[in-house]
Amino acid sequence: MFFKINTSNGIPVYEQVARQIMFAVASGGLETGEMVPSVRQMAKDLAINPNTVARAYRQLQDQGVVETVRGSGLAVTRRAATKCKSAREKLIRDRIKDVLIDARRSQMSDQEIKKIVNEQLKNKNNK
Amino acid sequence: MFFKINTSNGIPVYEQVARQIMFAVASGGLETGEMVPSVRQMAKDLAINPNTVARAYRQLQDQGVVETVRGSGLAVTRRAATKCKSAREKLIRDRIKDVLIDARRSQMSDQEIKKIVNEQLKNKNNK
Amino acid sequence: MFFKINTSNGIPVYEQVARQIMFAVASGGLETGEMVPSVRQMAKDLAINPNTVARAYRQLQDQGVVETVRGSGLAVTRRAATKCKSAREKLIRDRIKDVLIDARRSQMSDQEIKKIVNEQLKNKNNK
Amino acid sequence: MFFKINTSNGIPVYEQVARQIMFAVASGGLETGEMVPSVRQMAKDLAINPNTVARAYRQLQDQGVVETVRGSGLAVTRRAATKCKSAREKLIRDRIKDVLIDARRSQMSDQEIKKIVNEQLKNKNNK
DNA sequence: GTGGTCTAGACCACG
DNA sequence: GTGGTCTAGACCACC
Repeated sequence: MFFKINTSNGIPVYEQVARQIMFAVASGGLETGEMVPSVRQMAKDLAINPNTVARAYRQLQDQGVVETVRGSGLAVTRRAATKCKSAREKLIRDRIKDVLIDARRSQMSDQEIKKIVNEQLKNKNNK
Repeated sequence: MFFKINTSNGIPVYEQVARQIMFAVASGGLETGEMVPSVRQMAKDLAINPNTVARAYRQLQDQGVVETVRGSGLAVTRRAATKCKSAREKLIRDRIKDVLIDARRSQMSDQEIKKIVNEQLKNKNNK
Repeated sequence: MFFKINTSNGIPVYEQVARQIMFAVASGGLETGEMVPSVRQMAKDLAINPNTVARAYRQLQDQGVVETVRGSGLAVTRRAATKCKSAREKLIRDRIKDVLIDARRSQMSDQEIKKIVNEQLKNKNNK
Repeated sequence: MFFKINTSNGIPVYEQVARQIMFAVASGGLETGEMVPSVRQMAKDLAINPNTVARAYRQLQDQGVVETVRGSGLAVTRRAATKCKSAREKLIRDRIKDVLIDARRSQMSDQEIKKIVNEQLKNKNNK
């Protein structure tokens, strides 16, 4: 798994960690029953504080994406894949919706909007 | 002018005030030379803290959207309309870019993305 | 409000704080729109770390019991009372259910069980 | 003996093992002098770590429920039956007490409490 | 003043 | 080794 943390985009680090786990589950990179990297390992890899990772994991646990296996770590739950896929799509869909609402509100035409979208889609370099 | 403040959507109140002023300028609701409502009046209308309004106005002043008119208040500058229009477009364009990057990063295909965009565009009810 | 923390009963402190807030809401001690004590104030009152209080409050926020009012604190939501009442009852009901199941499993008669319950109910001194 | 381990209900695995041995003794499933399954056998049966079984047995030994028989394993002591029965009852009684205290603390009336207890008692299906 | 985030380091129970 | 809890203290944005 390749995780990247951006400490200067306003999104809390723990949220980025949680999302990346969810996205990994959604896209099959992490399967049901598989263990997620340990708190300490993940903290080391990302060069962040273990508590921050723990917070992300706690959130995932609250959402039913992972569950503790006592003494051995956190495992992806059975219902995680479904949850993560829909969560991922909802996240993207809502943001698209919001920006389109604002675009309309500031009197951009649908044509202009589509043009911008297509421009950005062509930009394969968008990481 | 009809302004609405949402105190629980994460966007700072002062930012909401500033944006709504800018959008009003961009779409002709506020014209060059026109005075913006006084800090006190605006604070009263929106039932928010005058400091918050003052902060929004200060930001607009820094960006050259409004300027002080000695003894009477803040007026929309000559170059405001252009500024606001381009600011508005940049804001929209950047947000579209961001969400598309994230969509890609979460393994959505361009096709899926376009589908969502088109769905939302058809949704004329999006306020 | 009178809150008590028991640091040696195994229940996490943050959980105790969260429950006591919920119970206060459920029983009308905290009403819709009212602010809960600030993180720092609560931490001082209970002589615990502010982070621990913050964690309890975050949990309540996740559950929709309170919501942040930017810059001024946390307020009890509209739907909190209903939520808290049912959460409180479910919590008690589930625990009663669990213990009764175990009682039966260890071959106690219903009569014996009722006797114990009545004994404990008469014990008005049970704090 | 039919033991079941639930690794995700918060109760430590070793505690579950110990309790199930005690309940078996209390209800006659294991009689004085009888040998309990070996650590290895039990670990294999329950698919858990031998250390965990060893810990449960150690606890039972500390409580005088089982004792080592040189060269052959652990046997149920003479006083075990009495011990286990009273331990079982105390466990139940304490839990009932605790939940009733909490029920009162959350402002439930005695009437409400009794109603819930009676409901649960009628529920003969509670395993 | 408010909550939110993050770091650092300690201790615990569990396997 | 694992996660969970708690403390302590710092910094931030917001009102």
